[in-house]
Amino acid sequence: MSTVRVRFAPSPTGDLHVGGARTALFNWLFARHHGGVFVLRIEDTDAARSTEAATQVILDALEYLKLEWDEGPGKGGDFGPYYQSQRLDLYKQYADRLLEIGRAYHCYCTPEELDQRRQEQIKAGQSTRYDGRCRHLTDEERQAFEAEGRVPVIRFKSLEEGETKVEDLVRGTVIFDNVTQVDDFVIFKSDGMPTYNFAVVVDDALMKITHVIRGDDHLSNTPKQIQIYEALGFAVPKFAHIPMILGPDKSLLSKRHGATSVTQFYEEGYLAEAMVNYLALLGWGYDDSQTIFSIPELIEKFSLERVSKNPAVFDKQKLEWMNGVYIRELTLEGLYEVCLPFCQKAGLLPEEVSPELKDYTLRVLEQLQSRLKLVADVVDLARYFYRDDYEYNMEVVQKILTKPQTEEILGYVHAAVKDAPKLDEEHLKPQFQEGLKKFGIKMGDLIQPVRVALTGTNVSPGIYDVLELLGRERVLARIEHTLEMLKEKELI
RNA sequence: GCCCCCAUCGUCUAGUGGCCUAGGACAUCGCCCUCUCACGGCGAAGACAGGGGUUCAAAUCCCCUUGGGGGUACCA
Repeated sequence: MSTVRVRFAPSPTGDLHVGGARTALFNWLFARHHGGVFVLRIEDTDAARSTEAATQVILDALEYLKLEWDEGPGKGGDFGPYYQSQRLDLYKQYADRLLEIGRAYHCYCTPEELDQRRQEQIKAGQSTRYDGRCRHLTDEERQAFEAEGRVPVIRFKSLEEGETKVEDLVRGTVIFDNVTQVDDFVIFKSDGMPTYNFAVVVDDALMKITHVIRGDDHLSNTPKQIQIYEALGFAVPKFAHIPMILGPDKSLLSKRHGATSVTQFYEEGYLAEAMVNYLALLGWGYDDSQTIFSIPELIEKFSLERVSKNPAVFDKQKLEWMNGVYIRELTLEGLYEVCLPFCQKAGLLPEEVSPELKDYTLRVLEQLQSRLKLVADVVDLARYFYRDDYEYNMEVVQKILTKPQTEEILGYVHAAVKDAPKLDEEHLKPQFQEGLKKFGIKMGDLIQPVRVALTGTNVSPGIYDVLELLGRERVLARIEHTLEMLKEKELI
């Protein structure tokens, strides 16, 4: 059997959408599973909407997800160029061939005329299709149109009878009636650019693509493409149409559902492994017990047979949970690496981190690891470990630090910390327990005020860890500062 | 309008005629752990869209209805 060759062919009209990313992933997994080739092709024939910047964004997004391509931009390959905008002569060549063999013709109908006829067809309850009136134009008629200044398009002469079967690896055989479902569609626009349904065939055929794995939304166009393959004598590839990704309201996932671009997820602090794992589960499943898959496992286990047919709702909560799982699996060093840019950007860490500061950060991260869902969360959770100007959550202050004895309790802890030989649980807990008896309170009544005083919030790692990390000097200063603040605001 | 696809807990799914009083995961709720929040552990609630067939037997096969999605462009 020949080498598997698949491709991902995004059009650079914006960010890489999660749907596109999932398509890229399935192609990539399929290629890697079969030891095949993953081709990246940029479909930039829509000059009005395509930009170079968008191309770069897509390339960056794929790199972030670690879906490396074997052929394509920056990689080269024997079947280039990999930008459609650089392949115009090829499309022209094959369109000419269709013209020569009588499987294509020039059409002079204007968009207005076409639209009007379409409306009439809808009104008559028929399926909308080009009526073929330019199929057999005489030279005189043609010249008359040219004289009018009409610029022709090229239409494909589709089959006039029978049916076109799409053998789909996910959906099985899907049959389309040639007469009503495949009309003489445009393959070359009047502006000299090929249309998608034509260019995609020429490209996939010339690039020797063996399996076309793409979104469900392309299924209806497939019979048109198959007819082009056949008219041109190309081998028809295998198709696999994967289900769409929907928003919570079951409509197609789009920007209005919130973050949908891979770039956004990257910026919010999602790990590539978590994104990939989650995306893989959108429309694919392995068995009844596993949800966490490493990349090698995904490659080993992925198959089109197990791709589901129904659309999947994108569940951000599950993605978040999964990201947390991957964060917890990281080594401390690995966690440090992913957190570093976020901390630097937020001003928690300098550009150059000294060995001592890194060591301290590693200890902080050890405490925060189980508390992170997104890498970006580290900024808020770690702030008070780095800055003395952390903010007090006044609602919490009101609730916790206005109780009777607050001043005495904080004063007691202040003294205990001052005298302790070492700020750890072993040395402090006995002292705190003494305090409990003295004030007639429970551990929580002592620890919570301390926590709020030191962090400004009622949420933090275990108090002894916080005390140890902060160190005597900062702890004493923060307790003093908190007491001053309370008095200033006349809360105690 | 016409055509195509799809249909199991709120969500992602397992299930390919008997193993299903339908399994797992996220989310939800309760309990445990506990100095808070996480993590972790235990448990609860929660689905075969509806109707007809086929069969000894149907979540699984067929048909219809309903619902959702997509296509129908000189967008990709």
